Amino acid sequence: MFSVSARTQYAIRAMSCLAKREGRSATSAEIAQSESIPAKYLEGILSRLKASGLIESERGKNGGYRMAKDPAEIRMLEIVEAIDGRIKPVTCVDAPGACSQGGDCHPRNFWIGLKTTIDAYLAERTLKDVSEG
Amino acid sequence: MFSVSARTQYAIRAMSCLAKREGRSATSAEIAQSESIPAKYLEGILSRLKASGLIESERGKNGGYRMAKDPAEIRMLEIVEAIDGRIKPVTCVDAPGACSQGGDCHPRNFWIGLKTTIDAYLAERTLKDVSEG
DNA sequence: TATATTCCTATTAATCAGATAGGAATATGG
DNA sequence: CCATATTCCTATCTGATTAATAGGAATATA
Ligand code: FES
Ligand code: FES
Repeated sequence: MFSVSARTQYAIRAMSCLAKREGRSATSAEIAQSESIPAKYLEGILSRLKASGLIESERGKNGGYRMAKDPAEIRMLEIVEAIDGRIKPVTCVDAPGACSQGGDCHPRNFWIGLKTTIDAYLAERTLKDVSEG
Repeated sequence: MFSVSARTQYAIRAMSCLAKREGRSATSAEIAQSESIPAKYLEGILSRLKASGLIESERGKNGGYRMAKDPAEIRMLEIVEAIDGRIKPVTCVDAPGACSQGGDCHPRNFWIGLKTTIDAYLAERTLKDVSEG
């Protein structure tokens, strides 16, 4: 429970790898090799990171991926949400009044509090913090 | 990601149900019915809660389960760990030096920090807080 | 035009959570 | 001693989700 998907761990490694290049680009294959990530699987991950605006890409010969911003400006929460979407400990976090207790459901408030706590932790640390310390 | 297992949600409902009885006992079947939990599945959950000392049981006719302590003394973390074990965002939380970075691995420290944050949240709230407010 | 790349879609494989099944052990009351 | 109600134990099945693979279309370069 509360475990981090392989996808997200791969994504963080890939982002760290790009961060080291300081703007220079790397191909999907290079990242896959350097970080030991299944190559084709990684493509799907980079695609999500790009969709969220964290990285940019060029295709064709000499193409590749590169950071879209300074690693110090990228919050870990952004990476996590790019890959797995909003954190939802329980499905009813976005559904007030889902159970019999109506709007003021204590268990729901409890889980929302947890989500808020996790979000805060992830938002106050950046890729720079995590990849180099 | 970071989602709470159905088992743990069932466990919390079951504990709340027992908490309402203030020491009086209830059978597995009664709890299952009252909380809409698959009966046979619930048996396995109650068994883990008992193994962790959160509830007690008698078997045979007139048997059943009852709270082993005051709900105000039961931390939510205890319930979660009784069901799903220690929280481990990544497998290496208990394996220092698992990756190439050796003992001082920044990503690992990052995830351990998250674990600590989640643990703290869950430890500072009790069953009483969550079941009645 | 050959080649290297991203990008898109579909499929397969592996893993795990959720649920079910059957019955052994045990306690109670008649 | 027996019928019954319960916990308790172990095995299995199922479905959902994640992880991974496959194939090729689109695009850029030289
Ligand atoms: S709304 Fe989710 S438990 Fe009440
Ligand atoms: S020890 Fe887990 S990532 Fe380094």
